[in-house]
Amino acid sequence: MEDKWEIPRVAVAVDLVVLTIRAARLQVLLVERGIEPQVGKLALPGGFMASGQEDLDLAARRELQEETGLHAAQLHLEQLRTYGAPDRDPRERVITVAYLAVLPNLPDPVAGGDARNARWLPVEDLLDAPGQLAFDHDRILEDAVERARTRLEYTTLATAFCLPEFTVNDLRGVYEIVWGKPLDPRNFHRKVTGSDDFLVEVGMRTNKDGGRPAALYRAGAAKALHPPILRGSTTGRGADGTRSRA
Amino acid sequence: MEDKWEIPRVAVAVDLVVLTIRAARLQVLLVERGIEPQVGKLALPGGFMASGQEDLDLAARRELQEETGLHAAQLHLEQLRTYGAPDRDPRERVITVAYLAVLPNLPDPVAGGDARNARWLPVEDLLDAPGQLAFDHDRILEDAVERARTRLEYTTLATAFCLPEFTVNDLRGVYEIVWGKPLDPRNFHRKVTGSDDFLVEVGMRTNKDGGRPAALYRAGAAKALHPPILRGSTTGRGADGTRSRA
DNA sequence: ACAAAAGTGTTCGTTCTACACCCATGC
DNA sequence: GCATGGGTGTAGAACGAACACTTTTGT
Repeated sequence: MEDKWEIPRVAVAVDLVVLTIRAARLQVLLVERGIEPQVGKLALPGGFMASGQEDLDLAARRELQEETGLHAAQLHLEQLRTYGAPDRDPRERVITVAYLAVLPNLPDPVAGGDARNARWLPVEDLLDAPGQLAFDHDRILEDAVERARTRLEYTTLATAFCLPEFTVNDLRGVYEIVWGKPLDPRNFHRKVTGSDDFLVEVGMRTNKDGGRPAALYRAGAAKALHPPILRGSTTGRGADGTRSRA
Repeated sequence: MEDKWEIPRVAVAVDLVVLTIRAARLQVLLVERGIEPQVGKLALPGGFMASGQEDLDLAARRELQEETGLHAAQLHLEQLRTYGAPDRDPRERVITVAYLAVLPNLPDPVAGGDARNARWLPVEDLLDAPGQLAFDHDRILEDAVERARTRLEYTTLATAFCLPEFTVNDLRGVYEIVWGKPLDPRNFHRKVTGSDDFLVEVGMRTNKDGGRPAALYRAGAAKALHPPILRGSTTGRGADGTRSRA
């Protein structure tokens, strides 16, 4: 290591990719930039590390709260990776630590704080037509979505998209929407209910989806899934399934 | 985002977990600290970002070169994660971006640069008895080893531990040593030779291991493995296998 | 001839897939 | 009754683990 006096200090930012499912689509929380550079452009919520004594994860939680009015309760938050290309911010050298956050579809949580201009946009629209986001946020979003997709395979992340109580149908919806492909409802049901500590039955039923009432579940204690639920699974609803009769 | 004038600037370091296999053990490259704090303690090689215009990945490559005399040629290097606990360096706020590097067992590469005091130590010894490393490097090492272990399952990382030409036996050695458990040689052979673009036969044979000469391979173009080679695989050499006759 | 390692074949059990089929409810 | 979704059963395919067996070298 070099001597301390020569060390360049740089600004460290924290950016958040906040994902949820609204209107049956995977959506990401974006803000309209209010200051230069790139005023008016859409960007991931985030900001610079506040004090010199703030932990990175804490900074991420604080930014989320400040910019979106969302509280930390029951929120999945994990570090994604750090982006440090020298020219990623035209002002000066900025290194950003990106986080992935996952929320259930709350009624309309984006209200308090600096959230005046925060909005949800479908991920698909942004990835299909890059260039809408400021800085390298297209790239960060892409990495985050890919991370979320693999996390569904190997961890219980899917429950973070759900309200505290949910049905197997809700959970399958998460997988189908995030992966963008249909799954066999029957095999899916067996897999998730058979996976140890993934789901715990709450004892009640709901008929919100019509048909026979479905059991309600909460997220269990398991964080990892063994065996995993792989994307290469069931191609879709079979001939027996109802929807393919079109 | 806040205004630029209030932003605290912090020192950004890059630390490297350089892994290789020597003497049939997974070993990590460490340096003895020459300056305060924690002089004399072992630490991961690394240092502060040099100029304000250096890409993170480049900084990692430069540090590796400077501290160990290793060249970038044929080296696996990937970002691990960023560690930002406020008290991780007693001097001041330091954020470190950790990288995982994997090398083949070169004759004795640690020579040039500031490498006077660089040395290889078995990972197992360090993880079994924590506290030997400076700062939070125990934790970083642990994360890096876990990352390497899962990378073997889903990617072709294992070839990065091998010299340019290697046998299936060499490759199996990598898996057995990194995972710390024996694998069935016959099933392993079938798996890796059957995986598309994982290995390309070089056309020559070697008898360095005795017995029937083994085919030599180079790393193929594939980066990901489908299907993966899972750790939950074969428990070990069966009754028919030669080694279990003890 | 024998040991030792490379490499192939085969069997058996588990898991995944694609369905058929029954269950419980609203209309 | 009939439509709708919830949930179980099951046959066949695919895959992995275990291991017998053949091949090719060195001594």
